[in-house]
Amino acid sequence: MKQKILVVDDEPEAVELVEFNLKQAGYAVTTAADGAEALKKARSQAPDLIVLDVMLPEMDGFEICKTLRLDPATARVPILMLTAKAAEIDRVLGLELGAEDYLTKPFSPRELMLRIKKILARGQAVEKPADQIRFGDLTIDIPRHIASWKSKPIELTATEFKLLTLLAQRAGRVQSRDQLLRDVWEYDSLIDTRTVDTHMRRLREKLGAAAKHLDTVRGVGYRFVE
Amino acid sequence: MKQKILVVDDEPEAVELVEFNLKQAGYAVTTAADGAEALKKARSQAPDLIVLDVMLPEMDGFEICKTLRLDPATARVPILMLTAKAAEIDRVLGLELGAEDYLTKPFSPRELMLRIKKILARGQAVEKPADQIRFGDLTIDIPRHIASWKSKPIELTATEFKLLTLLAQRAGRVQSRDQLLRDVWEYDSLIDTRTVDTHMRRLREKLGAAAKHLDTVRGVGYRFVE
DNA sequence: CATATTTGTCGCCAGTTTGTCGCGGAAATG
DNA sequence: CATTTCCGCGACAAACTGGCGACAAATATG
Repeated sequence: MKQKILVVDDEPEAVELVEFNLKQAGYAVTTAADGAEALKKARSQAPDLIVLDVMLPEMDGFEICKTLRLDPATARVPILMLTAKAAEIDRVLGLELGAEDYLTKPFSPRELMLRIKKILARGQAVEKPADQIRFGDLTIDIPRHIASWKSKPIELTATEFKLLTLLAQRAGRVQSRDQLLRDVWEYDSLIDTRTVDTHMRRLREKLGAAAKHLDTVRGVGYRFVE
Repeated sequence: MKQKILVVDDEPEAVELVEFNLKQAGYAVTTAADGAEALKKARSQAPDLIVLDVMLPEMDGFEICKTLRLDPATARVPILMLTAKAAEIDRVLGLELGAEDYLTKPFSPRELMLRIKKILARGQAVEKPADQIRFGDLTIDIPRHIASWKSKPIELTATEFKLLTLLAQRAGRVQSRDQLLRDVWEYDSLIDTRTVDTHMRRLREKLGAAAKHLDTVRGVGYRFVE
């Protein structure tokens, strides 16, 4: 499977250059020209790496980087920053932004490719040790397949666990029934949308006190809160 | 405990500058002025990182790097290369030399520190898989190919042993049937997933009391617990 | 070559999980 | 306050899942 890379830059020629080289090297490439588009695509496409220019209209690269780090869905995606000034380096690599690496413009395509290869090679080996979501007393451990409330495990079936995980990963954002059917059940709505209700009910029963995190948004869908 | 860094450069002022900054940051520093000394100290001191200048008399940085990689005692130590020419980059980072990162001269001390910190932070995360696994009264000796319960050996076939080992190595994390087929049987699902069930059953029978470690996660796969 | 062991496959069964339906009540709407 | 829409709930049947025994093919062993 090809690894996906999201390239964010507002200059079309720059994007084209990078995109060409990446595709040549066998990566799947998506592009975005501004902050809003970048955030949207980062969430929806789950890229393996983001190449991010600092100089952007409206929302700059620093802002985007910070926002990506806040969202659990994108917090762990490595970011390679393209920056103009050497003076910005320590902000970029430091704790505040936590980019994986950076390059100062102008850079050679060859160098870009090497850095990207290096970062992705790393990702393969290390894997993510922190596939764990915590909200107050509720913990969801994805690789262990265990959800717990105040460190007491909650018995959940496979579907219930998946549903909870998905909602928690997209905490705050409302998920429509159709969306949940697509993402949890994985095939397109051969299933009744009322089914989601039933599963939400069962999930709430089993969660007990933790069910307060599961919010119904009338006429729209469900949402994980707090 | 302080982390040890070996700095290799033949120019005394350069060494001094780097050494000062590193000590300031709390690292233990050793230095070497030529290739022979560098190799000797790399072996005897087991540093956590080597900062290596390319331009050296007699044996150049590339040679040193290659030699370090060949010796199992030093093969895994990350190397940060200091190079003069951007054109050398791909040799440095590529497979031939496999340096962890590089900097082109002249560089700012601040940038050097940041890159070093980044590399060392990474190293913390990796751990080598043990060749003996123990969980309570259950011991698995991988090189000897012996599993035992209360120091009494358990007769296991090759497949059973491999299956047990794999689950134990990934203790806690649920492994899907497909995953187990890929990793234990090693070729992609020419085999029925039900086969895994059967082997789990046989493994459980033979393990007796120790079978309590083998957990079924309905709808997902199997898991080694405790 | 004969025999024993290991390994993959199949079908059955019990228990659990899951999807559907209809009802009733709560929330929005006017 | 009447009406409509939408969600929670209980019940139930269908589908699925994993454990098991049996068997045959493959492999090892004497």
